[in-house]
This record gives sequence, structure tokens and C-alpha cells, in this order.
Amino acid sequence: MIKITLPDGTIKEHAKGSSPMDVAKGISEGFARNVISAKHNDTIVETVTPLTEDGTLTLYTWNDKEGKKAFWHSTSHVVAQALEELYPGIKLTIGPAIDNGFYYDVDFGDRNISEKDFPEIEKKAIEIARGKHDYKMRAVTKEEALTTYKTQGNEYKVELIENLEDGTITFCDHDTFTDLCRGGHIPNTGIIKAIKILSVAGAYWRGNENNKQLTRVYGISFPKQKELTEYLELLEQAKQRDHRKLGRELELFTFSAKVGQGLPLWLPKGAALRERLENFLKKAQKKAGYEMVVTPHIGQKELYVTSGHYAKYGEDSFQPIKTPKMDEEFLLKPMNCPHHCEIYNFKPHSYKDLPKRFAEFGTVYRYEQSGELHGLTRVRGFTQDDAHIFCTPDQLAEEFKNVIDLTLYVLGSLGFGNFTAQVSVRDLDKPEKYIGSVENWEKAENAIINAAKEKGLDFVIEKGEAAFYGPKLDFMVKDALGRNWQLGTIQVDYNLPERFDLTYKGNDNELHRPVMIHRAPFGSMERFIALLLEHTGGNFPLWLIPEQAIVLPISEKHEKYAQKVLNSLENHEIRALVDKRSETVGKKIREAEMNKIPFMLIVGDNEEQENTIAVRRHGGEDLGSISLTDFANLVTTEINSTLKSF
RNA sequence: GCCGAUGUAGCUCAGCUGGCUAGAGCAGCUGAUUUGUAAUCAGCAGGUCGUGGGUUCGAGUCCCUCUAUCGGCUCCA
Repeated sequence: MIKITLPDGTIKEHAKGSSPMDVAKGISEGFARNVISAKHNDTIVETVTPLTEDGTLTLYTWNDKEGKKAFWHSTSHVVAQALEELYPGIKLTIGPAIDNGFYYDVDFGDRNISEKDFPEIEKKAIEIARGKHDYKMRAVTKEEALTTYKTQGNEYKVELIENLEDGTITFCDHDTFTDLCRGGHIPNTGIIKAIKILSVAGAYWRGNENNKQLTRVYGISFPKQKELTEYLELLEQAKQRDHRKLGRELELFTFSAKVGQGLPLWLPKGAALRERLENFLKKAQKKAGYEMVVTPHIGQKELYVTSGHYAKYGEDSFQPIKTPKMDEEFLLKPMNCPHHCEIYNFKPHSYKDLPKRFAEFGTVYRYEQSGELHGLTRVRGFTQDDAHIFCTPDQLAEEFKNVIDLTLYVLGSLGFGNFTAQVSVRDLDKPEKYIGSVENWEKAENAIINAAKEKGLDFVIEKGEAAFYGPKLDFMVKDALGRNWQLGTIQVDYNLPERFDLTYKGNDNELHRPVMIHRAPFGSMERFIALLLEHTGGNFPLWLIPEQAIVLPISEKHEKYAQKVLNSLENHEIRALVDKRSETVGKKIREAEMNKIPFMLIVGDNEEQENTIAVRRHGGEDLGSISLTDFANLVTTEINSTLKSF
């Protein structure tokens, strides 16, 4: 007998060799019907895997993340089989589950797969699924595995197997299909009721640009057709929150092919919104002891040679600007740090001066690869809410934690509760990607991890995500389609102070090296506003939104009163306008709704006589007729409840 | 940069297998209407069909180049 501990703590005794499915049946037949995957002692197992030792067992259904993972990974086998049957001779590589579905990377040879082929693939795959084939794991020797794929001429699988230990290699069979696989499947293909191929894309073998590009087939599957329909509807809704669409509709920003790719043009409403965001941060930064500085948009090439940026990015950047003077070269500034270092160097510093905190809304230009550009989230010209803190090593921990507080304040004030804190550290296997001593890197990484821990941040550590000069604490936020974007970032840097020979005089009368913190709570104005648009769907917080209210006179004869209302709104510093067109109120309301204006103030005979306004909230809520003073108080109260000071 | 897809009026989209002066709705303009909580009516105007080349008697439609955009990959100071 073996002892099986369930997540709720109960312990069940089962015969040695019982499977997770047997345990599930022991709980209830109904539950067992829904169990599709299991984890035994931190290892994902098949539902039919015989358990031979005591341990904890978690049983997963479709409702669990792990269950979905098994479901989608299992579907990738079915789709792979469908692809093999439809396009004989293709070479399969890997097919994992992802957050929303799965993909399979395939070498289709000379063949092209496009959207037109999706229905056929789906049909074939679902046909196979309906066969209710069991997934069966089978251990094979390394030699056997290699022979199988060498015979098939599949160099990709051969490469994968060569990197595996003999004795740990397994194949998974279902129907006539076999795949190299470490496991984690649902019981049989029949559970898969709906399969949708979503897209195809190029993907480099093993994620390396120098390798052959394979075709990645993306798909998703569900245990019910209805769930697929719902998912597709959800995708449609997400498109409504696309910041590119909203930015155009709300007249915040645009792009022009004539100006150039990735160079956003801020329209009046967008520019005003940016300014409000900047002022919001400036106010908090002032309290936190920052001083504003201003630096030029270009700098001598030498500046970036000193910083190390030229060696790292020079080739892939906007190329140097020449002047009439021979040999003189300037670069469009791709970051503000070198300029700020030179500001620090303006005069000698004493330990008594530190920390110095120089802040600037600095516009920078980076030549991003054309295929990488994406709305406002990835652009070639953008403005960082940048600052650099120069402090003594002793002050580092405290300063870093203060920056975490500021960043959390910024994210919190704008409703980004759902961020992921990510500590981005070196990839130890690729030391050539980084500059500076190992000792300093270790110090910097530890400083960040400790600060994050002390602040009680729930964070993940990502290897290889550090900047070339230092590790970072990044705040990641998802867009409407679930893609992760880095917003705020805080970085510890021991390198630039050395390269720019920054010093301060200590109390020992010796020169010391300050530590530098790079930080940007928004990240960039562009990306931040993009994500804010996708999160709010354009319904910005009241303090930030371009127009807070619109006055809607019922007919021409109420225009004068409407104007009077507008004037007093302006006196209360409420941003508002009047819709004077000779349209019906219904139409004016409809358009105000579509423009996402929070308050519609309808004025007609009744309001004019009683000196009130009839207030309708965006969305339809009727607040009745109230006085202007009451309305102004309402607005102020609402703003104060969402916008706390730092 | 790479793979795939897309590009028709300011916006959203029709335009079948190539065949008369390229259509619609919304937005715009003009006029009428004076309106009470999500679209009042009528008229007018608006497009070198992304660009350049080719095939053809004939190209928005077929082929190629470039360009921009979209979904990925790679990259992201």
C-alpha cells in the first residue's frame, strides 16, 4: 500500500501501482470524469501513471491552469498528427502549451501554410480527436529514440534527443502517431471537442536567429464548442481595447508614413493628457527629493563610446550626425544616463551632498527593427520619465526601496494592480553580453533582490533579462491580448560611475565611487499611455481624461445658459465643452457616450429655470438635476478618492 | 531583420471566377428641423483602389518590386 496525501491534507491508502485516476475515482466517480491531469510530488504525471511511492497528489481538471496546460499540450499532438497526415514529409520539432493554447513548430520544407489551410487542418484534427485515442507513454532507450528519428530524417528531434540523458527518454503514442515527449497528457483525445488554428508565424529553431526559421502553428482547443465561441468573442472584445484603435478614435495620437515609422505624433488631447501625467509624477518626485534637469537631444559619439553604449548598439542605431567640421560626429540620444553622469560631474561632490537625484522627461531615439514596431508600445522616438540617483553604497538599499515605493504609487494611482514584478538578472552562461566586474554584478543583483524582498514584493527572477550594464527590477503589465510589456524599471549600476569616473569625497577625505540607480516609474510616456488605454478601454480616471464633462443644450434657446454653465465649470477647473449643434439630445448623448466623456450635463427649460444641470454619467446612470456647486463637489470628491498624494 | 497576412473615401467595409463613368453606412459640408437621456430628414461633396513595374484588347481584381500596417520570431540600452 502507498499513502497518497491530497491537497486538503487528507491521506488515502491505495494499492501500490494505483494511478491518479484510481485515486480520483476513490474520491468520486463524477470528479474522476473531470480529472485530466495530475501532479505527484512536484512531477506532472499521466492520469494512468502507476504510483509506486507515498506522496502528495494534486488532481487537475479543465478549470485548473495545469489542467488546461495538459489539455492544450495534448491537443498539439493531435494537430501534429493532422499536419503529418495532410502534409507528408514535414518535420515536427516541439509543441508545447502556452498561456492561451499551444503551438507546434514545424519544418514544412518548401511548402507554405497559410490561413486558407486552417479549416482543413482543424477538420482533420477534430476527426482524429473524435477517435478517443488513449495517450500512452512509453520509455525508450536513447539509441532507439535516435534511430527512430534518424530514419525519419528529422534532424531537429535528433538534436533534442542528443541532449537528453539515456534512461529519461519517453515517447507518447496515440492512434498511429508517436512523438518524443516528457509527458503531461489528458487521458484520451476524445475530451477535445473544439480545435481552432489561430495563426501561423515564423519562429527560429531553438529561438536562435542564426538557425533555420520554422513555421509555428498556433492553436487553441476546448472541451466544449461553446467555450471556443466564447473565447473567440473575447478576442473580438480585446480588439475594441486596442490602444491603436482608441488612440485614433479619441484623437490622442497618430502616425504618419511621411514622418517615419515608429515616430508618434501627439494630437492636442494626447499632448494634454501626457502633460497631466507628467505633472502628476513631477509632484511626487518633488516630494521624493528629485531635481529636474534638462539635457540636449544629441551628444557626441565619444559620450556613448565612454558609456559603452556605442560598442553595444552603435551599429544598430540611428547613424551619427555629421557636421561641416570633419571628424565631428553626434548621435541622437538613445538614453539619458550619460548626460546625467556629466551633470553629476559638473562639480566635485561630498558624501554630504548625496544622494543626488536628477530627473528629466527625456526624449530618446532608438532604431528598433522594423518588424518590432508596435503602436505606441514599441516606437523609435519616445520620452522616458527618467531619473538617475547617485548615492553612496550605504545609501543604495534605502534609495532603491524608496524608488519601489514611488513606482508602486504610480502604478496604484493609475489602477495597475495586476503587474508582475520581475528581477532581471544576468545569464551566467553568456558573460560576453555584459560589462563590468562579476563582483559588482553580484552586489547589484543582491541589492535588488534584497530590496524587493524587504518591500514584500511578490517577484519572479528572469535570467538573461538584465541590461548590459546592470540588473533591473521591472514592472510588467499585460495588454488587452495578454502580452506582457515592461513599464516601470529600476536598475542598479556600478558600471557607468566607473566609466565616467564619478566620485565623491568621503568623511575619510578619500575619493569614492558613487552607485547609480536608473529608474523610470512609467517606463516611457508612450508605452504607459498605450497600456493605460488598453486597461481602461479609454475610460481614463477622471483627473486624467481629456474632457471631463460635456454640456448638452436641448435646443438653440438653451445655448446661452449652456455657455453660462460652461463658464462656471471652467471656474471650477472642470474640463468641459458644449455641443451646440442642432442635433437631437439623443444624438448628442450617443456621441458623448462614444467619446467616453464621463459626465453629460443636459440643460433645458427646467434646468435653466432652477439653475441646475441634469447629470448623466457615462454608461447611462442618471444623477438627476443638481446645482453646479454640487456637481463640482462630486467631481472633486471623485478625483480625490482616486488620486492620493505621494 | 526574418516568416505569414493585409492595404479600396477621414472611419468601418462591399466590389463574384479581370469587362460600362468604383459602391454603402458613419463622419464632413449645405439646407430644413428646435429636439428631454445611445443615431431627425434631404441634398452635396469626397477615392490617381498603398507605390512602381509587368501580363492582357481591357487590371481595384492576376504576377513581381518597394512601402506601410497586422500576427508571430529575433531584438529591446
